[in-house]
Amino acid sequence: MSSAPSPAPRRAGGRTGRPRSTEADRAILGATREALVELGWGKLTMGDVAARAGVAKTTLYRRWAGKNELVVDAVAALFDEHLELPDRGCLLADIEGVVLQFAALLERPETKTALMAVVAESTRDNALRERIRSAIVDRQKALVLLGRERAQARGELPLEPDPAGAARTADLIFDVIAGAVVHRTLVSAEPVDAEWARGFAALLVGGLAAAAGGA
Amino acid sequence: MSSAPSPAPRRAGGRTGRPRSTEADRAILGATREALVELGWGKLTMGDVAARAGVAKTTLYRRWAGKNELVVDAVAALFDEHLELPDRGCLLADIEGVVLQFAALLERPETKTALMAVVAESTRDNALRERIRSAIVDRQKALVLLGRERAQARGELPLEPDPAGAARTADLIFDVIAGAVVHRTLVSAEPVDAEWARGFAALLVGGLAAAAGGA
Amino acid sequence: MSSAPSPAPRRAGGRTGRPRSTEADRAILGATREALVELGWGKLTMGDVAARAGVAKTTLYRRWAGKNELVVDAVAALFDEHLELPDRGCLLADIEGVVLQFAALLERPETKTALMAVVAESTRDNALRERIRSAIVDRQKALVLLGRERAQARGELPLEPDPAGAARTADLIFDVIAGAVVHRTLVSAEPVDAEWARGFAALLVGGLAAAAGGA
Amino acid sequence: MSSAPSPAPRRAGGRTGRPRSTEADRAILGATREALVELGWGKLTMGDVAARAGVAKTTLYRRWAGKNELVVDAVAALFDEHLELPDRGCLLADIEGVVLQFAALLERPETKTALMAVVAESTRDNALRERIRSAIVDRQKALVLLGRERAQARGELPLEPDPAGAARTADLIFDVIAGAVVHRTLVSAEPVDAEWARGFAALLVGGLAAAAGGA
DNA sequence: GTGTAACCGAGACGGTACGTCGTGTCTTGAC
DNA sequence: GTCAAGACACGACGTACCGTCTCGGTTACAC
Repeated sequence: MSSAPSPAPRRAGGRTGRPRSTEADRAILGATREALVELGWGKLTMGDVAARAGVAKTTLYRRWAGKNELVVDAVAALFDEHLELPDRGCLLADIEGVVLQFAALLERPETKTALMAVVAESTRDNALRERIRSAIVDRQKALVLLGRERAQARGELPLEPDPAGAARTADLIFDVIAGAVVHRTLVSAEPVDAEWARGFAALLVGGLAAAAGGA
Repeated sequence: MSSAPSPAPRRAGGRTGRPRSTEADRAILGATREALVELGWGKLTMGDVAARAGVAKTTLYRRWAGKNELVVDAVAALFDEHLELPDRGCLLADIEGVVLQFAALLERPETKTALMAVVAESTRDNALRERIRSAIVDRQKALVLLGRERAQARGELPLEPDPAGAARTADLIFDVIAGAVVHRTLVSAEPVDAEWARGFAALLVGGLAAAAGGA
Repeated sequence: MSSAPSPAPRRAGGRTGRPRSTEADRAILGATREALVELGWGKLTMGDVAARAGVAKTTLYRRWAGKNELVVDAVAALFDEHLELPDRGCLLADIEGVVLQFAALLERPETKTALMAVVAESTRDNALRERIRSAIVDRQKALVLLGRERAQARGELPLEPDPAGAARTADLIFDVIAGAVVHRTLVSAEPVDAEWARGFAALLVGGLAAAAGGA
Repeated sequence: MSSAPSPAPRRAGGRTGRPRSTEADRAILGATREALVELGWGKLTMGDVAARAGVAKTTLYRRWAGKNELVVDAVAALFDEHLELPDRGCLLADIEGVVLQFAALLERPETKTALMAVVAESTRDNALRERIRSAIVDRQKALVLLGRERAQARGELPLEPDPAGAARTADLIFDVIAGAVVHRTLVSAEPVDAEWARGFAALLVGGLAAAAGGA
């Protein structure tokens, strides 16, 4: 499921010439994460990343259009590696698990400083927003969707006949889960520990049950 | 409830010298909001703000340490002016109201582009985080606390005897509400309309009721 | 012979009001010389002079139009105090004396750094040039004229009947003496010691004698 | 005899990277002279020079440490181009020639405003003094030395057996010639015309002859 | 004695230039 | 065609001085 290491437009038609160094790709993304940890989004510079990676600036710009795109790819790799949904047997436990997993990712210094920054930039750059969505957000949402399927298979949640309504509900739940974790971590700047996760999961499952019962 | 127009450290003990121009304060904050709308956080520059305000750059730096601090104060004024909680009669309606109000604020272009950017910066700057908290976040949280008090007065929510537990719950609810609205607006980039607000409020009230009943 | 301590336009017609502090005048000129010694012309600032003098910047600008005028007056005071021509008995010794006296003044750090700087500025500012001429140059030239008179009285130099020719000759001799000392001190950056002064005086007296004899 | 166009420290050992633009060198020095003529030393700014040269400020600072160094090199080029000593047949005429040539250079507006300014700065900056000496002063002094050699070859001046004494004498003559011309031009602010040059040359040759005869 | 007008300190003000840094492009020669 | 190196045009940074302008307060002379 890991994305291609080199994201930018590859050779179009031509086939000749020296091929791109895949070593450089890895070194650049690693250097980017390292720089994010040490400097944070605001102080990270392309020149510094290039120097850390032992690479010329030209090599960066050949692959990524700018700092935003580079950072999105660099943190996306982390979401790739660290997000999965082990089956914990019931909806409550699955939500707790996904919440703790999101939180663990957001607590990492590179993610913490980068994620909201690129989201902020994306409010004025649709291409960037799409890149974030496909590289990061959709991966998170997939977990939520998977969790719902499992809960429906277990009979904990009703099957929704209307596909549009089902999508709306899934979006709502996703925004609630991801939003709560992000807000807790970055805005309130307090830890998402097991206790908080338990309380949050209970609240959400309670709400879902009420909605199901009321319907 | 409007915050003092001049945010930075004022003269300590001395009384001499030409006093700071309050006109400049207003012009600068106004110019900052205008520049946020036109240029967005990323392209906003101190020099441009100064020029718009008809003010020298030094006048900005005399009052604010940098772009982050300036922008926090500029958007904080909006939260000051536009957040209140009209009593709509029941908890569900109050939540819907507060959600729509948060969302209206976040949809404004100046808020949209600025808020997550300063939050991102605040992950590496504790002074900035405190400034955001006191200037923006606490104002939001006050609404949530007020809403709970009203619901308790109406008997919709039980009084919590343990003050620590009450604070934890309030924090949880606040992160859920604010987080969901922020995530919907900025990350998912989809509108918070009446329908979404209704669905979200229903989910949350259901969860709260379940928690109250289960206890 | 000491010039008025306060050089700038005094009250025109009015007579009332608080009189200017003569203490401030002295403090400012002293501070200027001190700053010239410590910082040199290039790094000297009006604000720094004001601070050293324990005076507001306004007080400086009430008296002097700018850095150039202030510095000219500050160093002019030194020329006032330290230039005189003791009668050494013969033209050769008088020239040696005046050379050593000029040199001693130019070796002072405040004079060294300031004099050529204001001369350079004066190439584009006629008012400044006039100020330099009357405050500094004319005082030097007076010594040369006095020396010639004495030499003529002693019979070492012939009386020149044509006043225009006399003025031309005096100007030439003045430029030769002052120029040689200035160039030696500031451009060649080597000391004007007794030996150099003797050699120079001998050269000049030889030239004058040849001119007198040839005529 | 023309100096290298690029004055600042060149790359040490490395050979890679884009080479510095020699076109930029020329454009910058030309723009500097132009700015000196139009604005004078005091109003000349690095930014303005860069703009005139169609070059970024960083390109200036890559080559020169500051305004002083840049201006020295810019005017040094003029001394390079315009100083030579045509053989006029006798010492008197040679001195007249060199005086008029020095004067013509000093009358140029760029030289007039710049030369004393950098000399003034050099009183506090030894590196700058050395730069001035090697780029400007030594070129002038070479003419004086050449003139003496010719005069000695012609038998107008005696050969001096003691090399130290010869050097002292040459320095003295150089300071007298250059100093007199500079003082006449910049301090007295009067023209060095043919008549003045004749009078000065006569005075100096008379002095030299007297010294030679007296010895 | 009481105006009152010019002075004084402090320090904020609109400007201009500074010298540095980051961006994204380009130009080398090597591979 | 890619690579490392590094120069390039551009533009923002945050600072330092400039010379001016308020402030509140203080003299000293004229009434």
